[in-house]
Amino acid sequence: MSGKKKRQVAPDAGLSKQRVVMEAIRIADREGVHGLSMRRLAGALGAGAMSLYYYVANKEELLDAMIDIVFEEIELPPAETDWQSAMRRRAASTRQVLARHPWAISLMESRTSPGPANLRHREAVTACLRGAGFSVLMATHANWLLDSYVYGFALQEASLPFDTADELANMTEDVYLPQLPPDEFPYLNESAAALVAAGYDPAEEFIFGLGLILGALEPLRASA
Amino acid sequence: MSGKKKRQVAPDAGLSKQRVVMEAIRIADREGVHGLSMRRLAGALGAGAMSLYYYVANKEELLDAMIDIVFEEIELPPAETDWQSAMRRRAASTRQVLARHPWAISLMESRTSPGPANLRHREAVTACLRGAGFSVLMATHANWLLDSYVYGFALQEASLPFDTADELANMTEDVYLPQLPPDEFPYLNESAAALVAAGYDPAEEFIFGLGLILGALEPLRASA
DNA sequence: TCGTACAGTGTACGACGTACGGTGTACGAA
DNA sequence: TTCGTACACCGTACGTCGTACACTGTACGA
Repeated sequence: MSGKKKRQVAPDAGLSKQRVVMEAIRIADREGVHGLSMRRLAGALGAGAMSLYYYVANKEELLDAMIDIVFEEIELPPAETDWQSAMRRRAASTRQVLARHPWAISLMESRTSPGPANLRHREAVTACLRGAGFSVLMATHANWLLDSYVYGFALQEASLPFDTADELANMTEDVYLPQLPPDEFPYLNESAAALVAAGYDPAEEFIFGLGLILGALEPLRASA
Repeated sequence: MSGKKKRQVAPDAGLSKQRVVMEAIRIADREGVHGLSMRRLAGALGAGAMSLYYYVANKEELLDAMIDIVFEEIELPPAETDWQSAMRRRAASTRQVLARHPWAISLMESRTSPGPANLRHREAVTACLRGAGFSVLMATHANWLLDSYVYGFALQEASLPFDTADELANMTEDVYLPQLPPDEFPYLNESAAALVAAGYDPAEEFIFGLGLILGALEPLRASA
């Protein structure tokens, strides 16, 4: 199946699976998965819609390929540091990448079989944990726990309607609070007020939960 | 706007927003959001497609309404127990409900404004945490952390291609392992083997991570 | 010169969301 | 009894979607 002979062509002329998937990601980043249609994608590549089907079997396969490219962007846990720093690095990278491609999160639910980049990532993380002294069972637990946190955080962050602290303050005062009668929602009012007063940084919030989880995992490894 | 006079009708004749949304959920549960179209929904209700637009402005609003019904199904943290038990109860309920309606998770990403049931849930959780002695700031942290974990877990669980332990064993042996050359993925092979040997229960996995998080949060409250 | 594989296309079909302009029925007022 | 109005609902039509199918031109090995 592999080892196709390629005719020599100008390096960026013509289509390729790579180019198709990349452009698809660019469109999805700009307008969401909803804005990604085969015709639009083909148009952006200067091709006819049906040409795409030479490179992908169908749209599902295109989406799978897009997801896997996203996973390729995620930094693997570096080998030269302690396990906590390594986990911090890869978790932060995951959050960043998923924030850049929010559509990827909602796609994950429906795509059941992990792509190669996904597998490589899992392998590297598991290796790091096992190397740090976690048992097979405990490494599995840690994997689930950490991934749940990172994906869940990304999911929540993606559904936030604002990107900056200013926008947050505006949104909270103009849209959010009017929906929250203080007698019915005293605690949400309290915390909304505190958020507006103190400012709010998702990155900090992320670090907090991550640190707490890592700290709680630490005593569960059998330090060699 | 409110206070419409309803003509008296046989109680289950004719449509209603309630009936429309409920049937939509039933279809989505059975066949995923992908299988939910206005025409199919109308057909299932014995109505014409355009009739639905009397009750919902458009499909987006329908999806919003569906999500909020899902949130209504989630148990609020009970008031009469300690905060950890309360959080366990509502987290377990959330996981169950999201497992019952997997489509809801992928919808959450794109729906930016929380519905009333969602708000009531947040209020109750925040009240519980504040009552347990967490500061405003710490309650916010705990909220993000717990929700991230629960949603992320549900997201991962939804993308598992199996429902029972037997299916897991079969899937792992027949589909998963053949994709994993042992020299390239030694650790994933190791953990896959361990999983098949020991059996695997998502509910247990969920409890583990949740317990770890709750335990780590415990010392962060100012016990009154 | 020719057969074959590659790379890409045009047309067409059924399904989708929904704008628009209906229709019948029940009710309050006259 | 009549009639205007609001309600609940629907048929048709438009543009867009994914993609099956049959097609074309080009480059290469023989």
